[in-house]
Amino acid sequence: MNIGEVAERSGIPTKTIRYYEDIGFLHPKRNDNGYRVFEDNELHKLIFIGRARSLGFNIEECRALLALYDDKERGSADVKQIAKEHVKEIERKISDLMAMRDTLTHLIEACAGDHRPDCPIIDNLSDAKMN
Amino acid sequence: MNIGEVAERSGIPTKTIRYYEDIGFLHPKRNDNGYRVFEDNELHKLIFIGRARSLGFNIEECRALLALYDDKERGSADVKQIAKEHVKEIERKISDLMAMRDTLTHLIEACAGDHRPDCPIIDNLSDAKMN
DNA sequence: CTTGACCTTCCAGTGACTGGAACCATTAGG
DNA sequence: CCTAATGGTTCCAGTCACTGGAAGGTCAAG
Repeated sequence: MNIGEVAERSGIPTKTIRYYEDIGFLHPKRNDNGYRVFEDNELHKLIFIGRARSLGFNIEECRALLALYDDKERGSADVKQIAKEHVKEIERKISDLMAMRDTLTHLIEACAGDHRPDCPIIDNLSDAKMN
Repeated sequence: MNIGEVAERSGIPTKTIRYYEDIGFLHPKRNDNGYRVFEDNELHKLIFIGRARSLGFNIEECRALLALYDDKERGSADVKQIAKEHVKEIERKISDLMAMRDTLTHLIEACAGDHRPDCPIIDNLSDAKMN
């Protein structure tokens, strides 16, 4: 397979695939004209990375998962550990965002939203203290 | 005030303050030795930006809010509009993150997490389909 | 006079791509 | 055989919002 076909089948843009090669996720062979040639195995890896990224794993986490994916000897505990850490992080982000949303929602409710200049949102941002 | 004092009082690092000057949020005067000199007014702006950033407004949104903050003629509706858009975006992020968390949590529950290599997490990432 | 804290500018790196330029290879059509 | 379209290659630069570091100027204290 050429890079275009792999891109289509994996749903990952060619640019990104080349980037993944750069950072050592893949090592496709080259043929005589210098084109990358992908095996099924590499396609599967790309799909794997794509899924992991869409679950919010960052590149280094993906690298770790890929290593575990390649390692037939590893126990599932290793993978579970990474996933658990990741869930914790996601939950931190969720609660941060919910706090932001709540603060803003209160401010929006308090704001007349008309032609008058008085605005609790601006006032709150101006004050050094929260609500 | 010199930049160090402003940094301390606003809680924004000097590096970041210089960056904010670069992108046109502030225009502190300079004195004879070339040091930046900040007025109270500039300190307030920095605090304003800091609060807005901590509520997740990005730089361009901050720029818009700053303009509204400076504009004594504007109606509160303009500000409210920006805030509302922002809440929508926050809510999108929250639901994305919750979906990630749920998927991962299911996978973690299904994973033995022991010395055996069988791992539903890896298996799921390997399959091209979700759940 | 020297030390140390504080200030200056400029350049480079972060993460994870993405866009563009300039160029080569392959194939189909006229 | 020439041309155009398509798809591949590399390399450089830009994104966002900073952050780190180097190299140097300034100022107050001892």
